[in-house]
Amino acid sequence: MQIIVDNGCQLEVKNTIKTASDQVFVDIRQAIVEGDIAQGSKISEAELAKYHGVSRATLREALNRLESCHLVERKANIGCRVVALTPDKLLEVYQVRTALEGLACRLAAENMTMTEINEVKALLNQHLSTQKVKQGESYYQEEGDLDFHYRIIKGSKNSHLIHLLCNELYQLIRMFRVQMGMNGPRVSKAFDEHLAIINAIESKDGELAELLMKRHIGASGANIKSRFNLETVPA
Amino acid sequence: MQIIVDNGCQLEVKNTIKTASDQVFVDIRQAIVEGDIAQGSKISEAELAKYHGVSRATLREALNRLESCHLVERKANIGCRVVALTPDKLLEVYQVRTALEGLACRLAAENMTMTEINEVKALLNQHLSTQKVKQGESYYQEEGDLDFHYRIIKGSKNSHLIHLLCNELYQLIRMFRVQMGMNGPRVSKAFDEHLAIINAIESKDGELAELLMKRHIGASGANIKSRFNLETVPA
DNA sequence: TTAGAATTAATTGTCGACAATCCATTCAGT
DNA sequence: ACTGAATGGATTGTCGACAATTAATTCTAA
Repeated sequence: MQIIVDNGCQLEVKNTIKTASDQVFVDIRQAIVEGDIAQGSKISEAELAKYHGVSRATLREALNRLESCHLVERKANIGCRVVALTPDKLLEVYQVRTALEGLACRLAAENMTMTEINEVKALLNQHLSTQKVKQGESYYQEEGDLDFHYRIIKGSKNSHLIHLLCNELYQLIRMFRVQMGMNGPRVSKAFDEHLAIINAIESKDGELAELLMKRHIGASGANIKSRFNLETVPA
Repeated sequence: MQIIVDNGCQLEVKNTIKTASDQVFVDIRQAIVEGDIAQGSKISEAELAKYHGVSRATLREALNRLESCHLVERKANIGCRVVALTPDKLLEVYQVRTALEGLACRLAAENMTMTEINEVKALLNQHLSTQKVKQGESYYQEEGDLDFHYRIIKGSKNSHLIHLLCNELYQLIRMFRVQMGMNGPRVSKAFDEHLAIINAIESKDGELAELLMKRHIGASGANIKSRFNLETVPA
């Protein structure tokens, strides 16, 4: 476990799927993140259970976990709705993310081993070459960016923080990025920012690393937000 | 809803308890926080369900929520254990808490209304008088401290942050405080720190407010940690 | 006696049915 | 026609039983 895998759809700390509700959870999560289940839509337990070929008890188990990732919201006796991505919510989530990943980055500067640092550097070089080959193709950058952030987060060695970011917040962030159609205009800038961050970490300069990461995420959030306004304002 | 209530045992954003699993969740949570169920002990679903007079399905629902608060840890086909409070875990949680409440405090400086600020001030004055009356009695300070922090957090107006801190992290922090037997040596200092924080907020000085809150929490964490070492080191 | 395989006991995961609650429609009264 | 109560339909919450997995015990073989 604790292996970073690129399964083509979501990059995550691999929790071996052992139970049926695990599978249903992952499936529905992907459907929500990728927009196959519309934002704000109500989830019918009976319907979804039937669709996934499991009992309602199993499906409810999955819904509970989805609620833990903040992808759905439940109300007693009323039901379960997919979260709705509003500009306000984007701001809220990015404020939290900035604080947490900033912390993670500072801790990473203290706790990452030279081996791990070199791996991230190699990863960045790999991104650079891949990016040159497939210009405009946003997919690899999308995955690559997540991969970079994952490694920094894990480098913090704070298991509570890792769990919070990787298991409880990142799918929501992915949902924003995927459904806003985040692709490549920022790729080159993001690459340089990644480089500056890992250099600060290598220098054990936690303060600088934290600052750079916060700016990096802030820029990324502003980038998404601009699209938000582009699509919602024109009335 | 969204009413701060002092029910004598736990101060929380009151989620009206409507379902049976709600009640069981709250009951078990209290039992864990207060140490009636030992740290690290295994939870038998059948046994607990019988004890609380509900079905296993209902109890499992409650366990899921406890997992969301990081009070228990589940493994597929193996079971559910109460979280164990180690010095490492304390450090991890307080690092996260510091970052998040620091953010909350900065946002509170931007978003709290004058009415809310005055309410907090009144609260502090009330704490001061209460403290004088019942010196050494830590209970009110314990609750009062939580109340203060709750109001600052809510003052951030960031609902995601509020949920994260109040519903997913605070019971774990309470568990540390209660089971470490945190009582009064720090009360007077804490009061002064609270005062400085609300003053910074009133001045709309978010940067200062964040700094002061981070120090305040850091001092509180160090305080708990010293007890930890006192009780764990002697071998 | 000990290591390992096979069997048994206990615990968790899953299922289908029933009870309780909520939502929409209908109906009555003003 | 409009407000509000009442009724019916649909959805969620809860239950007890069964299936699958894990942990413990027994048994066998070296």
